[in-house]
Formats: sequence, C-alpha cells, structure tokens
Amino acid sequence: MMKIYNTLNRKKEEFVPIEANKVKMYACGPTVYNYFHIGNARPFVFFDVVRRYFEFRGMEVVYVQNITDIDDKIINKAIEDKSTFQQIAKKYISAFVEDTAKLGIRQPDYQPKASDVIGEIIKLIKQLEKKGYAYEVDGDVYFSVEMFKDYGKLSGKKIDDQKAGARVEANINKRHPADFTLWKKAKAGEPVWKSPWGEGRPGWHSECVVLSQKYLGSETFDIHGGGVDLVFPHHENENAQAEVLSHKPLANYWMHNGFINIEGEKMSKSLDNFFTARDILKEHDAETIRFFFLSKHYRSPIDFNREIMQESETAVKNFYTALKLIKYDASRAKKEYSESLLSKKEEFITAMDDDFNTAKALSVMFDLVKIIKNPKEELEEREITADLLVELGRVLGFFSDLEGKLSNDLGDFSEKLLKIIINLRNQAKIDKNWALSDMIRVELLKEGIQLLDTKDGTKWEIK
RNA sequence: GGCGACAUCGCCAAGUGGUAAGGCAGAGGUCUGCAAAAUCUCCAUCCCCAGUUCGAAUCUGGGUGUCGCCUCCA
Repeated sequence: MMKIYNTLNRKKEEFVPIEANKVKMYACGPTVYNYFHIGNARPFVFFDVVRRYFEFRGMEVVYVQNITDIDDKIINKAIEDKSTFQQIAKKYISAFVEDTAKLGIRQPDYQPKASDVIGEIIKLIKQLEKKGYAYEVDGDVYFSVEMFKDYGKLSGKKIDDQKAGARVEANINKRHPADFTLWKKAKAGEPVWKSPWGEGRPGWHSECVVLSQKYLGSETFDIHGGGVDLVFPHHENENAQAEVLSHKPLANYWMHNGFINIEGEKMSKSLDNFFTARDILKEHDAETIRFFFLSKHYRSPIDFNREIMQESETAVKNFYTALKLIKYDASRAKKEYSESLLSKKEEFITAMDDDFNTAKALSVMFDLVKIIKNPKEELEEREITADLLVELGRVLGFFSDLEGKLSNDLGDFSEKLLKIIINLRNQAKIDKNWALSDMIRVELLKEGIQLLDTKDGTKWEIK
C-alpha cells in the first residue's frame, strides 16, 4: 500500500488513484526569467523520482509540468536586458530544458506554457465572474475569497486571522485584502491580450488550473506538487478557482517539498548565496546533486554546503566502485534475484511506498553495495546483486549513463602509450627510483588517470 | 499576531511502542617502496522535565531551541 502525505489533510494517506493503475500528476514548473536555482531543482528532481517510481510500480503516468512565461519578473527582466518578454522567455525555456536534461530529469509528458492557453484562462475567469466569484474593478479582475467558504482549507489558514500584524498589501480596489488577481490590466509597454475587461494579462494562479485540467483531461486529477511556499497562496488560489466551478478539489493529493538552505541560511539574492543549477552542474555531477536531494526526505528542509556535496559525491562513487570491482556489464543482466535479494527489493519498495522515503531507499542500495563488494560471496550472486542495484538505482534516476561511467576506454593509441609509460615507470620502480615513479603517477593523475599498484601488477582507471 | 514543521553519533540521515539502519569522516588490521584502491574490525540510547506503558527516540503534557509560511518565491 502506498502512502502519501497530503497537505490537504496534513497526514499520510493511502494513495488511491482515480483510475486504477493510472496516475495523473502535475507539478509547478519554472517562471522563465532566469536560470533556475538549486532550490527550484529539488522539486524537479523529486517529482521526476515520483514519476519513475510509479512507473516502476507498474502504473501508467501522465506527468504535466507548466512553464510560466507571463509574469512580472519576466517583464522586468526584459526591461533590464533591453529585450522583449518573448525573447527572455524563449531564452530561459531552452536553458531550462537543457539544464533539466543535464540533471537527468526526464521530460514531462506535457510541458505547456501559460501563453498557450490565454483564451482558456479568459474563459475560466468569465465563468467565475458569471457565478459571482469574481469581480472587475477598472480593468482588473479579482477572485472574491469570501465567496468561497472553503477558502484556506489547503493551507490551513482562516482569512480573517491574517489581518493582525500581517503584511497585507493595501489595495483599495479589493473587497477583501486576500482577494487575488485573476486578470491584470495592462500597463504601458507590457504584453497584452484582448479580453472582455479590456487589454491585459492573466494573473498567476489561473494558468495551472487550465493547464492541469486540459492536459490531464479531467477536473480532478491525482497529484499536484510543488515547493512548500506554493501552498499559500498559489495552490490555495488554484484550488479555490477549480473547486468553485466543479465543486470538487483540483487534485486529490497535494505534495510539497521542503526548502533548501545555503549553509544554514535562506537562499536569497541579497545574501549573495544564490546558486543556479547551471553553475552547480559545472562543479558537481548530476548524480551527486541527485544524491544530495534524495539523501533526505523530500518534505524536510535541506542544507546545501560544500561538505555535504563532497559527501554525496563520495557516496555516489561507491556505487560505481562496486560495479567496477566486478566489471559489471548491464547487458548481461539476468535479474534472477535470490530470495534474500527479493527481500531487499521489498525493503526498497516499502521505503518508497511510505511517502517516498528516498533516504531509506538509498540505504538499501548501500546494503547491496556491501554484498557486491564482498569477496566471500559467489561472483554470480554479486553480479545479480549488481543487477538489482542498477534496477533500483534507475528508479531514483541514477545510472543513466552506466556504460560511460564504467568504461575505461581511452582509445587504442592512447592505451598503447599508457602501457609504455607504465612499463617505463615499472622499470623506475625496479631501480628504486621512487621520485620518478611517483612523478609519473602524479602527472597521470592530473590527466585523470589513476594508477593502482596491485599484486597483479599496475592497473589504471579513468577517474 | 495567526498557522505549521523540526530537534537521533564529529557531520548528513532512517527509524512513529519492543530494545538505535545507512552514508561521510575517524581509529585499527591486511596489502604496499610510498600512495591509491580494495577488504575486515571498531565507533550513539535519541534537546530537557514530567506522565502513560511490562516496555518510548517513538504516545501525552509542559519547557527550551531551530526553521518555514502568512508578500513575488521551489
């Protein structure tokens, strides 16, 4: 039985999809005004794992992720860069696609943009207006939160509690301070679309309603995900719009990942501790980043720092060390698991079934690593254990380039040269010319080739 | 002011009633010219206090501390 923590009820619940063996999931994607940062990357990676896991469990998954390409931040960036909002959006959409691919994140089934569905958003707002949940003031259209008696049920907020001490913007046009914008009247120089309320653009909270329902094909779908900060107001506001019209929640399960801190502090531009995924990818392997995310439960906050990345890198290396040790060849995978391995697989499934306990799942992988490395085990058992390690690892998004990572291929000519160098070094060793032999080893290491003096002679591997 | 989360070895982190997984780091052994790699072994009673229970890291109450949301934000 799979359990998922549902923000809506603030507890773990059994996951029952609307249609048997089919999961319809939607996760909020990026606003394309910049390269996305490490904090954005967490939900992208996590929901990628969620999707992979459902598939591993034999379910058909439809995964939709939107791209917000209409937004104040994009407009501001365009002004700053003396560009147009279309150009900015285009640039960062392609960067987004590129970077997520580098992170080993599979493309969602659909990745629609807000600008694709302006007509449908207008239709949605018109329906809300017709039912009396939306009102227009001078070209702006607002959603009236007081009209929807369940407003606040997702985030657990009562709108009237928000007044005292809260930082609520003063907007004399709003009937209630918590009312949110559905349609924004255009200001000079902004992108505009024609609407019944004049020229303007949609507010942020409507696009997800339209896109999710459209591409998932139903008023209610199974899972809606995003960062915790989206619970309020974004998801609350999405749900309010949908529920007012359909009298059903937008999604049955709402999943929210925790934040990333940078060396114990909140990431922010003013603290100058703002890291884009693109920059981090220059220093760390995608799998190191993935391990870092998955080493802690997705709902917990996680701290990003140099040490933790180093630890993650070493840990991931361990997987490959084990596979290299037995010269693992994925093409020979048999997956004929022994009983004890099947129980390990079961352990992995139990962990993941329990609200995606990836940290526990990783520990099962290390149990397997231990078996693979154990020279006392039968080689065949070690190989089959490696099959399982790879199978489970792939569920978490590891081992996407297994061949490349395991290969020790320099090309014929280079290998011949290397052999000559090793022979020369061995002669130096025989002469006890340690200075020379150590120098050769150090120089080769600088080029990424690690020499290993073993009982059976000198071996080498690409680092 | 309102709402919520969290507190487990030096660090990271599982564990939600039955006697503390795993990773990193560290110590020691084997191997070795040295190094690396590999391998074996060792390494915590769970923020504080009170309570429930045969039994609690796990449940309840009260502290203390850290953090998040309430404003654009993953």
